Amino acid sequence: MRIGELAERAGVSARALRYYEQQGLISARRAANGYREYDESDVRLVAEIRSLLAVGFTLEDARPFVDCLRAGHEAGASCPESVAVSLRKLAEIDAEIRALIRHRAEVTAQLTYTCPGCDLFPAEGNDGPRPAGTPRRQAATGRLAGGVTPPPPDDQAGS
Amino acid sequence: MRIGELAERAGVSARALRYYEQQGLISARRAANGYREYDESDVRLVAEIRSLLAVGFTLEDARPFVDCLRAGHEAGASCPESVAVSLRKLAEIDAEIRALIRHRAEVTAQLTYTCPGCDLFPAEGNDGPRPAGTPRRQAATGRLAGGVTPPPPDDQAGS
DNA sequence: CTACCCCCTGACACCGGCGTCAAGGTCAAG
DNA sequence: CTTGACCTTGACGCCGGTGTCAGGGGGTAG
Repeated sequence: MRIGELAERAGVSARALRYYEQQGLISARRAANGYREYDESDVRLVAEIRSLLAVGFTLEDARPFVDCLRAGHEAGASCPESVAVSLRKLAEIDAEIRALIRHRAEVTAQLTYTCPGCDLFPAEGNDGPRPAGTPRRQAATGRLAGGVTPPPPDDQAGS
Repeated sequence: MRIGELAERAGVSARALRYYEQQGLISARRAANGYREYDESDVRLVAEIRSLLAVGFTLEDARPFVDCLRAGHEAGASCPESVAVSLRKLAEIDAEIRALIRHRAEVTAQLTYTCPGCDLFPAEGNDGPRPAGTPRRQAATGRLAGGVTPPPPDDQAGS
């Protein structure tokens, strides 16, 4: 198939596909007229790239996953290089979450003085009604909301 | 004082100060030779900007805070525009945290298959020993780590 | 032959907060 | 007078993943 079809089937732009090729993530044989020609397996490769980008990986991070798939493995994440990248990304994500939690704490602390009663539960009362069907969770007493295995706060931001 | 001194006292570069001025956040009167001249209050303004940048605000976000200070208020966050921005940023931070938690969940789910036993507790075993004095929290059974008023997961990321 | 759709390469634009270099003026100390 | 630290404006670079435009070729349907 040509680039337009692959783009449509993978849900990306042709521009993105050319960029991935330029970055060495995918490759294409060329027809006599210079057009790129792809096969079914490329759909899978692009899907892998997109799903990784969706969770915050860069194209560079995605490289070992793609290589893994091209090496014949059924899952891009099954190679040791992929695992190493995943672990690194996990640490990065955790660090980011911790930083954001610190930021949040600083903002809420500020708001405690300037707008008492504003930050009882997250994101509310400042931009109209909820989008749609957001059931407004319990919020309980306003503290200790358990998460789905979130990283530990470990906050130490002294201001 | 001139730009070099303000830069040193505020802990920023002269380039940054010129940029803030270009963005209309701070202003300086000019000496006869064209040099920028600042006074003590500017140290405070720049400090406010820096502390806001440090929690993820953009310069645009910082504008009402600076205006508030320049209007004579003792705290940059005490004006209604500042409060509005803080609430918006809080919502943005919450959204980012939720997104990151979803990303984290996807990565750990992946690792569950490709590296069983790797993600029992966050950020460990992939880059040497802990930095220093990080006591490695309990981790308990591996779930439900309470946070310091973190936003609700509300995750709905179906893959 | 003309339309028209698809493809090609190359390259600038974007976003934010600066770093950094260029080319030159100012002023006090030696 | 010279040196050298400090200042000025202007402008490009960076990072990542594209969007988009420019300018031109390929192939098929009418």
